[in-house]
Amino acid sequence: MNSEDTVKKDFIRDIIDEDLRTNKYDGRVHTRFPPEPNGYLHIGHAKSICLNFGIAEEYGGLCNLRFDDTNPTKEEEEYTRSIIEDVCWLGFDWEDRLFYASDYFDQMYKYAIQLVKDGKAYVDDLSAEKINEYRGTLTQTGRNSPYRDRSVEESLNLLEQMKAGEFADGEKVLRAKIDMAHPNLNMRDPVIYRTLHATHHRTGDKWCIYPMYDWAHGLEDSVEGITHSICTLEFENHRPLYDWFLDALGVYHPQQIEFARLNLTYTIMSKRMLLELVEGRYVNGWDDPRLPTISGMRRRGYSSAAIRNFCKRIGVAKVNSMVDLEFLEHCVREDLNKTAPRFMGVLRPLRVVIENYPEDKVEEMEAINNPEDPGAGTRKVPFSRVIYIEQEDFMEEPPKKFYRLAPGREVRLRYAYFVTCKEAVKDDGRIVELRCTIDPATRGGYAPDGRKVKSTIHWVSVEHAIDAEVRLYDRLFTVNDPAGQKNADFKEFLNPNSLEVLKSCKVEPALGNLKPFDRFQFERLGYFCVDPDITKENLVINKTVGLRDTWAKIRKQQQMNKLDS
RNA sequence: AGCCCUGUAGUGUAGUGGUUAACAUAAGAGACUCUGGAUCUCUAGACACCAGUUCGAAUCUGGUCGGGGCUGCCA
Repeated sequence: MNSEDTVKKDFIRDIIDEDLRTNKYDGRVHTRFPPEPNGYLHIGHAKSICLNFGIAEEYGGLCNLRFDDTNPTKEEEEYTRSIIEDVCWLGFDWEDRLFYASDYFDQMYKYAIQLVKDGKAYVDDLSAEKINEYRGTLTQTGRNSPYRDRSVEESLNLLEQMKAGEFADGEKVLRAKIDMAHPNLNMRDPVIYRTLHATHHRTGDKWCIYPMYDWAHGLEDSVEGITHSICTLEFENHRPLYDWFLDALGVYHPQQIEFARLNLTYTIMSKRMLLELVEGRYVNGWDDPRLPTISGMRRRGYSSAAIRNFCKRIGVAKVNSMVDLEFLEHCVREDLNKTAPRFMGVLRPLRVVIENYPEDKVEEMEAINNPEDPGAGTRKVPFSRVIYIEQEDFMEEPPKKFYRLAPGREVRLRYAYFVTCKEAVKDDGRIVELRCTIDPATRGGYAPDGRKVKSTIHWVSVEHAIDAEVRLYDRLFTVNDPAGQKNADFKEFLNPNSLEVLKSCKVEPALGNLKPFDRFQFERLGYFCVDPDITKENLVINKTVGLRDTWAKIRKQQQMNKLDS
């Protein structure tokens, strides 16, 4: 229950504990979250954000937000904006420490000159293809570039000309002079600067050379005095380089620690693939509620508390793993159960006439707003002679274990009366209306004679109902690992039924007071929230996640058994 | 193939030489209930394998097997 407050130890926190014990960084803990502004943040980033900001919080340290904007061809202002919004919404605060890698471009250039002067870097004239060729392969050592041994003066000169824009894109690069025979490919004279005449969203046309990740990242960490530079596993093989640059420069040296990125079933976590879905209009923008983006989940109705709790509970380790989407949904339900006010809404309406209830009578039934939170109080729900109930709450020929309404059967209308079905009115074989009676003695939902009823169903008064459009979402993909399917495009596994729009839903009048992003529960159905597409005339509601549905499970089992026999 | 990382219930994590190997979730059974929700109880379920060290190994050593990553002027 207090899963939210317990600080769970993991291998990263163990390292920090040890560093604190040995006073490695004078007792400081300083992390950073370094997104590249080339897409929207997703739940995988949330894991990293919670890790970095969480650790800083726990240890009384600091966490910076830093945009790793070293590649102007892919980065945009719009992404920066969204990232700031998302980190904020998740509930983290970088105070005055919002940085950009581009803030350090001058410093990085000076460091590069230092490296050249020390004979540890050189300008290479080889083409990209040639550099590739010279690099060797996994099993074969590389060969030195013919330009590797040119003089420091010449490299210095060339570097200056590169910076001045005197070379075309791709014509020259600055490379570190390490070891072309190194078993780690990353150490075979990696590129430090590439020539690139592109307009940067912050520095404009000031630069026509841009630093490579390996060169830039450690320097950014170093300049900011980061103690623990936490990144994902794919940078493991880059750590020797991270260390080499910092050592070669003789500057402050944070330590890089790698952890396994998050994978979630039935979705994708790759920015490239997300971009493809957005640009190809397979979804409706970065904040489509079916996407695992922070903005998508926010629009879907997920709370930041639920996401934070999820990130805490999945832990952090070095093995690649796949977390069940159900676990995320569990965390969402757990939070919403405690916080979401309840309402009644009918998604697929079935008209019910209560024959023994007066035509013009309206009663205000008292309903509890949230049984999990007594402080949430109560509200009045209007009841009248004609109401809607859910189509699936009635069956003419109920199978075993179906407890809801059926001909001759009595159930409870939540917070109202016991109701008995007298007749199902059909039109062309389709049930269009139910004729029922209530027991006036059961007003409020209790029988004075103590008799029990097998189930309680929700309802909405026809006269008072508000029309609503409800958008139902299912998993975006039909397979649990769409990105990992061999020889297939992930888009082939898109679930064609991931979005279902219900136009004629009927909801209780209190819903009219809600604002976009307000979260609530439709009793017996699930958690929902108001979509920002809402207008004065059109109430638009998103389904966040359904309630646990025992009946659906029974039904499925019954159908399986039927197939077996 | 070379280098690096990594193997604990279905899933995600804990366990750091002595524990009935823990927790969460999922699964199954039951209790309770004006949400077939929530809550509660119970059940089943794991140390990849083989040697070695040791009185004693999930934990240390060696090997085998499995999984992941690396050959962008992306990050």
